[in-house]
Amino acid sequence: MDMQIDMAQKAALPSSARPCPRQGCDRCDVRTRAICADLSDDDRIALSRIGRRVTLHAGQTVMWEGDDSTVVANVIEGTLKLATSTGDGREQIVGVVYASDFIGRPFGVRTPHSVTALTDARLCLFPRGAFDGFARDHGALQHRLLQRTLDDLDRTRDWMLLLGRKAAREKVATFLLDMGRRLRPDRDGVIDLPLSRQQIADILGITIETVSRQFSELKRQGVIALVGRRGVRLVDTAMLEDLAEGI
Amino acid sequence: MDMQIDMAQKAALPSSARPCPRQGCDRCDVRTRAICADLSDDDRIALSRIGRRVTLHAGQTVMWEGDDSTVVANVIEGTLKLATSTGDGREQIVGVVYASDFIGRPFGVRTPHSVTALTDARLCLFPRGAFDGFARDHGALQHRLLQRTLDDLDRTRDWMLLLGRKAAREKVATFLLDMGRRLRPDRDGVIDLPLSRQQIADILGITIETVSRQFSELKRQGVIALVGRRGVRLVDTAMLEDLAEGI
DNA sequence: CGCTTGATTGATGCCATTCAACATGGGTGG
DNA sequence: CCACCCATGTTGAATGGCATCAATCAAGCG
Repeated sequence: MDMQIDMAQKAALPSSARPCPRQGCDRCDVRTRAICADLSDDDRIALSRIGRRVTLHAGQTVMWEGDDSTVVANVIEGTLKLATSTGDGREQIVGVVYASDFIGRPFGVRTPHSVTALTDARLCLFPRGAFDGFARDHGALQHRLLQRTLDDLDRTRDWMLLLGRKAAREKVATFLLDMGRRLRPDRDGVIDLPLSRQQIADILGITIETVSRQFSELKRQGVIALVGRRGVRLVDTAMLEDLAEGI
Repeated sequence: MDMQIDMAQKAALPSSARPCPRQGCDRCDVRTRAICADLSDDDRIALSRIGRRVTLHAGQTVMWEGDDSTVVANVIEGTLKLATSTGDGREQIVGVVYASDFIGRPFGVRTPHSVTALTDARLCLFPRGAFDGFARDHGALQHRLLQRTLDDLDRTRDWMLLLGRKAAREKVATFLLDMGRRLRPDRDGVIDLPLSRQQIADILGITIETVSRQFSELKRQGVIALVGRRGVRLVDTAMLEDLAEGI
């Protein structure tokens, strides 16, 4: 139930941090999808002056649940998890973010959940106060942020149905289909999961053993194939869809 | 598992709908807390021209999951639930909204979840297209909406921890404390729950029988007292806090 | 190689669900 | 007003799914 807490280290504004170079945004991989997409060139340059690039290693935690909200960021590359925990160490992953997603809590004093890198990652990091001020003055940015937050809320509420009402088999099937949609398989049709069994368990609200058993059972039925520790091939997606709905 | 579907009727833009009277906002109970709070008097009048008042009876459904998003609204009075369901009829309540809250999906084509009145309710209803247009032109409104959506997202994610990781006892204790904070007790300290056992079960992701058993057990321990069907008195909140954390 | 970490598999027990019977109480009509 | 009814809530007993505890297996690595 405990999550590699030993591995997690405070991302102490690492030495890899450097001011976002002025025309850096021109080459930014996510500039057309991130919340800064609708800004004019001048405004984007102004925003980039506030931020700086930060590199994270897998396992590093950028923000801690309950801490003061001091920074927000765009994810340029990599995958991160958002999580909350009970006092006695049970963890629930409340979101997984990918390139072009936005993290942190703007317009608020407290960080509501921890943010931890699942893979190595690169962020475009902003001090919250400066970002808030900029956002207030730029409707386009605020509108993008609103759109994204509304989408996040919809997805999060959908996930509540899974957590509250679905059985382990349905949870795992739903998860696999979700990953299949999000991650492109290689030429053999194998998806490389960015998550350990423990992390999958923490997303689905079950234990690591149950995840493993469900995987094995699905493999035995020929619905999926397991390739190494993190590889999965979805052999019978139609069957998987049925299982996800509890049929 | 089925939710009074017989009772639910389409709120067919009922005859009680009437244009929001021009200076109606001046007397509106929620004008200082709803998203229109920061608008100038002129802007608020302009917004009120778009909207109209609607009265709902308990059990009526205003929006259906998956339908086109055609309207949004402020809640003026009453309590409503947001819910999603699986194909086979299992329901999960994903949010409960109160006076001054905002409902519906602005800036999107699909309504992600159904909205149903738990008590009689009054809404200030806007056609989505007109509302979206107004919001785009009024940063203050959009900012308020963003703030509210961010808060909703925080609360929703917190609730995921309960759904995914808490045991039935902890869920019920957490729920009771939450209601205690939100609803003012009468002079005897009794809270009148706006929810049936089935609805409580649908919020917590458990069955109606489990809710009932947990209530009875808490009553037997002297932590709460039950008054009629919907009355609860929180006798020992400290104990309840411990139980909510799994101690 | 041993050691560590992550994943799988097995055995057991418990808690929540399920199925079922029963209680309560609010509302209605005779 | 009371008897009746139906929806809602409570309680009981049995089942089973998932968690827990624990052992084994499989990789990666110094």
